[in-house]
Amino acid sequence: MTFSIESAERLPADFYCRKTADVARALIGKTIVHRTAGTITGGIVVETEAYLHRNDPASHSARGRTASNESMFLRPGTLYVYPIHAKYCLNAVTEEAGTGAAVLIRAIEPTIGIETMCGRRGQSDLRRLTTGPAMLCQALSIDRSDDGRCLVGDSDLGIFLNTADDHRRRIVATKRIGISKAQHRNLRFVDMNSRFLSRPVPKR
DNA sequence: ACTACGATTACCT
DNA sequence: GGTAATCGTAGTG
Repeated sequence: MTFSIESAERLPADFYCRKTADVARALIGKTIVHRTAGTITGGIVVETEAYLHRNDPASHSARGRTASNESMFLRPGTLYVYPIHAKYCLNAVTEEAGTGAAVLIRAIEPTIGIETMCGRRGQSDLRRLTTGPAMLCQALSIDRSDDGRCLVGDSDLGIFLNTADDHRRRIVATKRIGISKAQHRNLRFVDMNSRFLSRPVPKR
């Protein structure tokens, strides 16, 4: 698959300046890419979760601004990368600067630079390449050193419109994965027809 | 300084 | 299905 960061249509800052759940839903079907040393890797977003600023004890911002969640409070379109269990997960900041809300990208369908991503992951099975928030960070070579980068203006990193099939996707909201607080809320969004989800859609 | 824990993953039965 | 590995945070003393 060929992809050009320079000619693709990048999601603008306004895309992220909305209610976080709306951004999370709208990100399904978009393409996230990262270029390192001239090599592009990326894929189609198929699973996201919204983390809010108020009344959301599951959110990192719930107890206020600290040194480690600082970038979650920066401008919408900022990349927020946090460490968890000796791995990393990535978010796109939403709403407005100072709010402290973001969308976690939990799974992508690998489409760009698949061989490179397989090498980084030590994994040739596409179903186990980018089907989890820490897996996709490793595949895209994103870690804490990338925290605070700008998805809107960075020449090597961004999220882009998919030309063709956005409108054909069936998007479902389910409960978020792996949290111990606020478990009842339907703030996880998945492309229900994707084979690349971190976990299947619950039965009902 | 010490402890508990987590928006996870890989590997096991 | 279950659970151990792993390490940066945050809370406590």
